[in-house]
Amino acid sequence: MAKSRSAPTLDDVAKMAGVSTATVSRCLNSPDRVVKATRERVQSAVDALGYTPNFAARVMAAKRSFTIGAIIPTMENAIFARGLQAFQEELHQRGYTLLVSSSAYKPEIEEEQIRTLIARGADGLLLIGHDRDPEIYDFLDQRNIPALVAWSYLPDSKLPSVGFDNRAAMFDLASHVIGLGHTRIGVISARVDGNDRARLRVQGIREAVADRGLEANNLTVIETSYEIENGAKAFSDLMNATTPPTAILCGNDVLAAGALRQAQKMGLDVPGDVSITGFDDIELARIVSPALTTVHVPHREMGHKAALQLIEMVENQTAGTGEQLATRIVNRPSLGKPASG
Amino acid sequence: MAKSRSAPTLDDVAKMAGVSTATVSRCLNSPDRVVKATRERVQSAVDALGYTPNFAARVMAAKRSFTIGAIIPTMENAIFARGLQAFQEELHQRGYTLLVSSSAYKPEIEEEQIRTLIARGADGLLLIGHDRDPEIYDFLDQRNIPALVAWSYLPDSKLPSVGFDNRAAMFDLASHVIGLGHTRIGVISARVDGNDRARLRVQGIREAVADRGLEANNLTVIETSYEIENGAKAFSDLMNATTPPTAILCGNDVLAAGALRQAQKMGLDVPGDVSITGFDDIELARIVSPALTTVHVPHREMGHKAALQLIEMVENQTAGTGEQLATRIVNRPSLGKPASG
DNA sequence: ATGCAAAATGCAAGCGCTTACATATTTGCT
DNA sequence: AGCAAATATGTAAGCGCTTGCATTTTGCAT
Repeated sequence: MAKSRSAPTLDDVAKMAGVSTATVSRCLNSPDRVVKATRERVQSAVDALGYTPNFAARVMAAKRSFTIGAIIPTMENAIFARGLQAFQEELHQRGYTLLVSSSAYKPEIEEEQIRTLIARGADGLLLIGHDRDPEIYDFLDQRNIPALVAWSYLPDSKLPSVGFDNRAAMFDLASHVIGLGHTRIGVISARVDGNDRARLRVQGIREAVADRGLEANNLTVIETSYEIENGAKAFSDLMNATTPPTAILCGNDVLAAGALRQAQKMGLDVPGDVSITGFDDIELARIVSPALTTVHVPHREMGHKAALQLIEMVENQTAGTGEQLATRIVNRPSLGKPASG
Repeated sequence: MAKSRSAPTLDDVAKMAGVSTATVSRCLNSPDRVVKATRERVQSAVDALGYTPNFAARVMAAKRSFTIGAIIPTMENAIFARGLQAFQEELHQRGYTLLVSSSAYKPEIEEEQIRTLIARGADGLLLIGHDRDPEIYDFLDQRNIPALVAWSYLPDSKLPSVGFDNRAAMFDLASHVIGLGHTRIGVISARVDGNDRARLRVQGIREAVADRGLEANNLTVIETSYEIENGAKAFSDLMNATTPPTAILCGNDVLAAGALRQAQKMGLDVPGDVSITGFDDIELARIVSPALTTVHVPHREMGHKAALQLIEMVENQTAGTGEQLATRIVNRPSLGKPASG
């Protein structure tokens, strides 16, 4: 085993460069406040020693951590992974580090994670969606931690948000589907409890149904959790009804992919026998056949803008204005007119 | 804007409970060293104040961070996301937090991230693959930071590893393909530079080709980067050769999905006209049609075991033994016998 | 009651860094 | 050349916690 030399400290650098620790610190943090000759001397000491600042000490002294925390439901879902990747890239660009944790869609875990991230000195927090215990907002407020919500834009929420209008996006898609002549609609949604994105999407569908003058009983909604298999199961339940739907709107692409696979297994033609739509427009939507009609969400743009906005909130103590991003319907072969019979 | 009360400290708790900070600290960290009555008094002060320990201070004083760092090529790839999720779950279970960053497959970024994570006090590091600048190993050694490699098992490497034998796995698959009668093999690999997983997989194919007595010129290898579109492009290059391959082995499922899509676009039947195989066995492999023959990798198990092993290394100062995980070939319709003509 | 070991608690010194504030050096004028 | 203003650097006080050691309290056998 190697001899464990402990890491060089600011003090070591200062001694080697023949200056005070204050000067070394300044060299590192605001180089323009130090004259060139000194700066170079310090720099070579840093290089010679292989010095890396101790982060905890810096956080403690500066009361800033240059860390942003993000709590997402799960990393396994491509949509979060992608948005987070963009978020992280932008953060890194601006000198921040990302601390991620996932809540597995469980409110109590999310709350615990929030506390943990704050204890770790996160300068700001990225949260997904608006549904959560109000006391969390009080806590954030009291600790004065800037937080931003992504994946769901709501104009008058506790926290500013960068995202899109889940309700309107789904309203538009459902209206489009109904406009094609579909009258019996099935919905495979993610669990709506504690998930405003899912809830608003379903709501958008209900509103479109009402808006187009369809009876509410032409709509069947199944809630299930995020997994391909569950999409398949829900699909078969829906299609085994006495009067099966002619179009099935899924809460996301993954559920839609499950539905599609089940349709093939059941020997049903899509969209000949039944149309299927997704939501998110992840790669999957283009790969399955027939490719999925879905709602395109600008995940990377969202991650990117969320980072910029959150940094702005952190650095300038501003409240954050939020930003609504546009989504658009992507038409692909999985959606067609209902069979004339 | 809310009044920004700053967080309560250990001192506040101590005062409220009428004990010393040392006692409060002990209540939190080794409750059995404190008598019950005191412990309860302290606990109620903690609750009343909503006290959360300041992490940076704790790290600094204890020289332990209960943080594990992981540097993965990208979060956008489902295989890393999934393994990492399992890794994180296990870590969380054992009281550790995960610090993730992604290197975008760039060695210099990975190196920077390693330094950053260490500066942040990571108690241990999870790295992907074995290919990296030797000086990084020296650095890790010198700083005495336990590190573990995942996604690639090598018995005699600098760092212990939890993973599978990429070469053998691909050797087996290629042997199986050749055994089916294929004689002209195309390979779509990820970039092998700095990526031992990709390199070893290609090597496994070469060895199988030699082993089965095929001429090396029956093998065409294309290297490209990880994206569906690139898989599609490589596929069309491969098939436009004068004597196109009858089977195409892809370095991962994503490239295979791209190849498959391109096959459809070119009107080629899979596996009738050409067989395609993947690697990883992510969801995608089951969803595309025809479903992909691929190599199943136990990503979650890997993440899980890596966490256990790394924690063991951190807590007991042991060297880590590594563990080889088994992969298996999953036969699905994308692979068939070559056309008899 | 008394004495003693063991258990519980307190004291106080850091951990490595940032940053007011104080001091020293340089610069630009007259 | 001499002085004030501006610039560069040094001094030292924390930041909130852990922990070795000192001290007090407790439990128990005598």
